[in-house]
Parts: sequence; structure tokens; C-alpha cells
Amino acid sequence: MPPIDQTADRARAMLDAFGRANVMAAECPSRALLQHLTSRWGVLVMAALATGTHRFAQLRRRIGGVSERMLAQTLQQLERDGFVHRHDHGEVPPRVDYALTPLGQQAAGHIVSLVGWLEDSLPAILEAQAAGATASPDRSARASA
Amino acid sequence: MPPIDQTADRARAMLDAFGRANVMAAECPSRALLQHLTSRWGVLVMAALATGTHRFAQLRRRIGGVSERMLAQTLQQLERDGFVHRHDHGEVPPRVDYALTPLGQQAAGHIVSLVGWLEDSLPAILEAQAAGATASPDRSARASA
DNA sequence: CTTCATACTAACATTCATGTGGGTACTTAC
DNA sequence: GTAAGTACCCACATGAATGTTAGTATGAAG
Repeated sequence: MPPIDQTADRARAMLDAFGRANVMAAECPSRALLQHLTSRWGVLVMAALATGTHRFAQLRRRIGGVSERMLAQTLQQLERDGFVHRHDHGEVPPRVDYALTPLGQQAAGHIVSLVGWLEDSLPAILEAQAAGATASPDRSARASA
Repeated sequence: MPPIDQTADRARAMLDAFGRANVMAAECPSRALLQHLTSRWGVLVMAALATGTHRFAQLRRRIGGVSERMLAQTLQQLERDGFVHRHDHGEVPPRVDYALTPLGQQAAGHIVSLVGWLEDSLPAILEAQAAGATASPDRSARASA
């Protein structure tokens, strides 16, 4: 094997830094965006908002396990990225609505399809895990040899 | 507003814990799976493997910024979950191939569509961010009032 | 009058994720 | 002989992520 492989990989990363976005390149802005969308709470917020406008407390109840701090932080992040729109009614007691922007709706579409697939396939996945677990006794093969 | 809203939210989470998977429920197994798939390196590994079988070092070069430790850890996680298949040729020097399982291919499909959309939409997203940043001078509205 | 709810922020504590450096057993290239 | 490549693991250290608690101004419900 010539070093062509390695060189090609590096060249590809370089090229993409220019004209086209590439999440595989660490410095590409798309990498950060992806991480926000796929962050622990980011995915769930996007999925929740995909079903329509929500208020803060409503999201908090909907998404099991989020703390106020994390929800607020995640929403701000997604707002900065342009995926979520925040509408403050300026009333008191506070009333704020969160909704997806057009871009957010597109992103959310892909996210819900992943999440939906996961939920639908859970049984199959758990089966596969169980089957795989019993069929992999070669974990210590190297140590014993 | 009656407390029906809150009760309904809780009831929904409870219900889903039984028959149907729901990522919104913190204890649902699907939540953990989702986090593995959408983890910092998990998404990228899945996306990389979606283009075919790779060797360890090949993945490491492809995915900008991964350390060996994280790549190994991520691959093991995905293998345990049943999304990735590891084939050790048992040769020396070591030679190990990583590929997606059928389930992994399905999951990867959704992931690449998200990633692909992100890469294609990056310009539009950056524009939206810039536009939104200039149009939101009401950050200190509450403090000044 | 007390409590709860709203939508947060700030400070502090902690846990988890991640990076770093070193090591293994062996082969190939220089 | 020396350096590099392979596919990792282990111990240690650090930083980022997350949780916890307290607090704000106000209205509605009990």
C-alpha cells in the first residue's frame, strides 16, 4: 500500500475547507452546527418543536430529564444557529414561545425521521443486541493466545 | 389553563414506557441508543462507514480531530449497540475491518441525510445567522426597563 | 397570606467526556 | 539498526457538560 491513501485523505479535507462544507473536517463550521443539532438535548428539542410551537415550561415537561439550565442553554444555542425562533410576549408573568424557523423545520425533518426510525426499530435493535452478545465469546481471544 | 396539560404530559411519558418506545422518556432504552448515534464521534463514524468498510487507521484519518482513544471507544459502543460489525482478521500486524450491520445501514441512512442537508445548506444557514444577529438588539430590553 | 406557576440567570459543585503520553507485538521500509 | 505503521489499552489530567440551589417580578388560585 502506497501512501496515496493517506495523502488523498488529507487532500480531501483540505479541498473541502474551501468551496464545499464537510463535517469530516474538524475546522469546518458545519461540524459545530452538527454538534449543536445532535447534542444531548438539542436533538430532543428539535424533535419536540417539530410538532409545533411550545412554551418553555411545556418543553421542559415534554422532554424527560432536562434541567431548566440545560433547556435554556440549548434553546439559546439553537436560536443563535438560526434553527429556533423565540417570541417573547413581554408579558408578566413571563410568556415566551419557541418555534422552528424554516431552516429549523428542514433540519428537524431529518432528525424526526432518525428518531422515528429508532423508536420503531427498538425491538429489532434490542434483539440484535441480545443475539450479538451471546455470539461474541472471542473478546479475550488475544489475551489467551 | 387547567393542570390537564401537565397531567397529560406525564401520562404520555408513562404510557410510552410500556408498549411503545419514546425518546422523550428519560428511561426509555431508545434514549441511550439515540445518544450513542448522535454522540460527538458517533455521528461521524456512522457517516463515514455509510460509504463502506474501513480499517481503524483509515477512519482515524478520515474523521478530522478524533483521537485513537475516542475512535476505539465509539466503535466499541456502536458495536455493542449492534450498528457496527467488527471483523478481526487475526493477522499480525493487526488488521481489523469495520462495517455497518443491516441495522446500522438503516440508521446511517438517516444520519447521512441530515449531514448531507447540513453541508448543502451551510451557506444559507450562515446567512440566516448573520441576518438574525444584526436584527436582535433587544437582548438587554429587560435590564433597561 | 401563602403557595404555585412563569422564564429565566448566576454561582457553585460534580460528573463525565475527552485528550495525552506511553506501551505492546510484530512487519515492512529505509 | 532505526523509524514508521497497525490496532489498540491503560493511567492520569483537564476541561467541558450538566446538575443543584437560590433568586427575580408578578399574577392567579387557594
